[in-house]
Amino acid sequence: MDDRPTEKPDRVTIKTVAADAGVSVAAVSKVLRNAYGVSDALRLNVMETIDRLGYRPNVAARGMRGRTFTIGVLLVELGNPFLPEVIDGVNLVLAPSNYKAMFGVGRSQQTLEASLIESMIDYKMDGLILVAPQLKPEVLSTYARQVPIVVIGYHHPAALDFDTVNTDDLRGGELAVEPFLARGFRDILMLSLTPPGDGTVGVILQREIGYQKAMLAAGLKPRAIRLMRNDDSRFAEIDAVLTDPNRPEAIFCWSDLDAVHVLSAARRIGIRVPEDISVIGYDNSSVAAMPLIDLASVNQSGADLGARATEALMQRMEGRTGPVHWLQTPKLVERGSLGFPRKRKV
Amino acid sequence: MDDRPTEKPDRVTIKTVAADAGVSVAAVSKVLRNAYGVSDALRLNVMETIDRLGYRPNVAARGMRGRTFTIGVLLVELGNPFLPEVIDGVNLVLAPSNYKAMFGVGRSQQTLEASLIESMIDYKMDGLILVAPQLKPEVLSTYARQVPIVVIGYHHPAALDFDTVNTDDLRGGELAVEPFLARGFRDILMLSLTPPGDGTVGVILQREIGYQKAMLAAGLKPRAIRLMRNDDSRFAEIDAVLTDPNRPEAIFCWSDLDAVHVLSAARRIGIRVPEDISVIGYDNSSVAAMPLIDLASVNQSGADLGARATEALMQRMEGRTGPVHWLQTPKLVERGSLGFPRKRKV
DNA sequence: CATGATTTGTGTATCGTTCTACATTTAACG
DNA sequence: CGTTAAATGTAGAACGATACACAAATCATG
Repeated sequence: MDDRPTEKPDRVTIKTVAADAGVSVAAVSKVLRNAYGVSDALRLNVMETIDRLGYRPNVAARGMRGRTFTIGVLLVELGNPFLPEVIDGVNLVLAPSNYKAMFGVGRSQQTLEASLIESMIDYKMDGLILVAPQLKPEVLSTYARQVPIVVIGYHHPAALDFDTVNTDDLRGGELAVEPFLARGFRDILMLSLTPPGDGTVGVILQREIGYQKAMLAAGLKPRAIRLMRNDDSRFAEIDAVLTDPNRPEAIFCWSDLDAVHVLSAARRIGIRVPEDISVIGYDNSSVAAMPLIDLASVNQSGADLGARATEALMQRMEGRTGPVHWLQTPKLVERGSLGFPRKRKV
Repeated sequence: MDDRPTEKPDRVTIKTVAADAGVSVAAVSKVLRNAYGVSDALRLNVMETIDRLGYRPNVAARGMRGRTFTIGVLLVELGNPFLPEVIDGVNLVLAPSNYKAMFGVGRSQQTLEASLIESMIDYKMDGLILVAPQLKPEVLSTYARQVPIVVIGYHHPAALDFDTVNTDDLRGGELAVEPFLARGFRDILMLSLTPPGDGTVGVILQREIGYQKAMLAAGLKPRAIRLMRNDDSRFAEIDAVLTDPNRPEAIFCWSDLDAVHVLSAARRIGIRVPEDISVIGYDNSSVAAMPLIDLASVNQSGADLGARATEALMQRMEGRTGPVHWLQTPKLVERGSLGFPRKRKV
């Protein structure tokens, strides 16, 4: 008669543990949070019981009053091979702690991005790392007042409410021009991207500025083309650049992602790299290093950025309030896509 | 005198909404869950208030009693370019619903994997999608009894407690052999991988079986080499295969990831593709399609797998209890890495 | 050994929802 | 109208932890 579904697989709660160990719920909670006022004997007793019963605290319940020991990482998209590195960096720093990371993927839409951040806040995550978000600084500040936030790939050194972790993208832009100059190139094009969202804080603009600065310093005229965001049209745009009779002898690409497209298009059209054209990318992602690609690139260590950001976030969660703005110097990695200019005809 | 920190930024809760709308808390909750017993007038009133106040339900609090409207997706690692596709598929199906996805990254360690699954359960996520997990079926079943689970890239058609979504990897293995045979190759090697964790359910073994089946059916002797898991050593192993005087004329790789390494190594050593050796990969990832790589590959649409898995999970969360096992047929994409055998000497 | 200070453990209000049980209002129908 | 059934709204007990306030036990000290 008593065969009702037995729905309750009797989950072990803090109450179970307390009863089993013969102590109060409050005592167990104290041990869990290693709060003040716990004797070694008590701690040992409770720990043993927890292990034996396989107790795991309910994060949702925790989130209602205290911390969840979880941080949220917001990624705008996953196409860029630079991101897995960042994630590795985050996980590496988190590993020895009892914090865990959850990732949200935003698909480059501002509304979705905001809604994911809000979700993470609603989830009572203890802190957030945002990678190259497209939201305005004011909006970020609003969120930052609700939860500790560290941003990667977002230049806003004046920010008070959140930390930023970046490579010096301006310097990176300069760095890309230097080897071209050293090899005698004068006709150097930058293939950039129309900045999505609030472009003023993005990494792309900084790279453009660095490129321009270096060109002007060398007495050359900067020439930048901004690809449209739309993925289909960009291939046609790249083709147009390469088939132009006035085609440059050297191209600096804002990202390896598009640099690879340039190499592909060149191959298709019949332009040789590096004999006919030299290319430098940005990110030094794994594809760039492949012998068949062999693309020179500006190296920003994603793992380092992820690790630094995580450390900064931990500090902030521990109570630091003043902002920290970390800037890391990029380095150029030379590869086979880098040649020499051909003799000028006249 | 009354300048205490004003800690409370008066977050809008369901109580605030209820008070402001002049109804009970229970009424608001009903509207939120669109439960039975709400008049149009009430719904309208409450909705309006929610919008005006910018109320967002606290997920943690929700998790204590009802659903969180969040699903967890567990990824084993992010190196494989096949995964972003899966994620896109998941997000696509989720977009029109009010569910959100959070991702965990497991770094190929069984303990970490289990601990992330437990975290997601502790977080009271409503359902889980696991991509190529390395845990044993029994372990998965245990978890599946606590929360709806759908698994991608995990062959276990007998599973009762969870759903599986796969491409037919056995067929995929056969598919890879066919074009080789059609072109007259007889000396076809499979470059496989030592299966991590419980290999019997993994995709790799299935591909191996398919390869062997096709070879035997053609009256040929299967020859498979299993790379070690360790990332550093595998390059040396690949080199060894290529420099072997007895080197095969055709190689089928378990994944584009390693197929690309083969192409790289070949280039480095001076072996021409496809003149000296032909290669087929698996996954048809974006790198394979790049003109500079031009790698033939077995195509399993990651986006489709992600979408199917999400749909199955939704059904399961709606109450379905019987298992569903979806199998999708892969297709071969021919590309430039596919040549013809050289004349035999002798 | 009385007294105060410190350490250790407990009772219980609280967080923001959901959801069952119930009270009230409205509709339906002969 | 009167009676019953259906629809609509409300009260209040969970959920599982945290953390504040306090009691009890232990330790120092003159």
